[in-house]
Amino acid sequence: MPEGHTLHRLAREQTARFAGAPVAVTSPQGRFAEQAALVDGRVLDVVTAHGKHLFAAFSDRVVHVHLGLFGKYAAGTGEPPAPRGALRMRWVADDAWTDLRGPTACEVLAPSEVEVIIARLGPDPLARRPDGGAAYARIARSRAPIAALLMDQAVVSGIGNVYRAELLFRHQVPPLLPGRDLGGSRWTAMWADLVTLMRAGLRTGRIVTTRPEDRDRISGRVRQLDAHYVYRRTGLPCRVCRTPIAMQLLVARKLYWCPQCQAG
DNA sequence: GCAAAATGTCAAG
DNA sequence: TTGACCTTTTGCA
Repeated sequence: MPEGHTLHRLAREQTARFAGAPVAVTSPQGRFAEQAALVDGRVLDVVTAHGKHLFAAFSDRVVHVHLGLFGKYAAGTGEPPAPRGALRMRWVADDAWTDLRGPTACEVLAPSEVEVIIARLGPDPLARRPDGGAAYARIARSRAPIAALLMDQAVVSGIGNVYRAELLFRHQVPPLLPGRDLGGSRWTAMWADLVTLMRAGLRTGRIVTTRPEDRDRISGRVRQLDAHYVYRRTGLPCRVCRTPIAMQLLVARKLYWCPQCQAG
């Protein structure tokens, strides 16, 4: 489930489990083997996330990972299981292991190369001091639909298809509205809301965007089906106005919205 | 046993 | 704008 909150959680977990001690880094699949040797056995300093990118610092070499659509980590304590399938990268420490499969990017970089990647990313709502100003500067001068701009990692980093659709619904924004027509006060409210939503996602590991009054509750726990307003709810009645939720492709990604609540 | 789908990005044309 | 790519899981025959 790789939207930004997932990566920040992984950074935190991996730091807690591995930082401060040597890590055996291997590539059972072989595709990362040569580069793995560059950091194998080194002490891990810290793992950080920026948007959907993960950076593991081993002194002056940094393992950069981007999960893409399919990438996944598995982790555990004690002895690692026998490698199976396409296992790109494995870390093993005294009492912890983690396996990476299917990432879009898994490479060893110099710190200067990391700077280049971060420099082309927009502000991250999960940064310690989030600031959406730079994002709005780009939005305000773009004719592109706001739904496309929100997914552009150079505008905001960390938003994926779920947060995109849900944020637009919560602010009753028509997805095809050109960025330049959004307005600064609307953006300010959206950014603040996004920070709140993603911090909750970071805490819980789940994306829950529905307000309590718009969903049913079962013993306090939010049912998966109740967690979203529009994402993957094509044809189902809107939780607010009962109009069927609509879906269309935009820049090759599925975009969900309520034609009534987000009319315009 | 195979096709389709999944919360993403990049480069070619 | 389109297609390529990364891998696993799910659903249908």
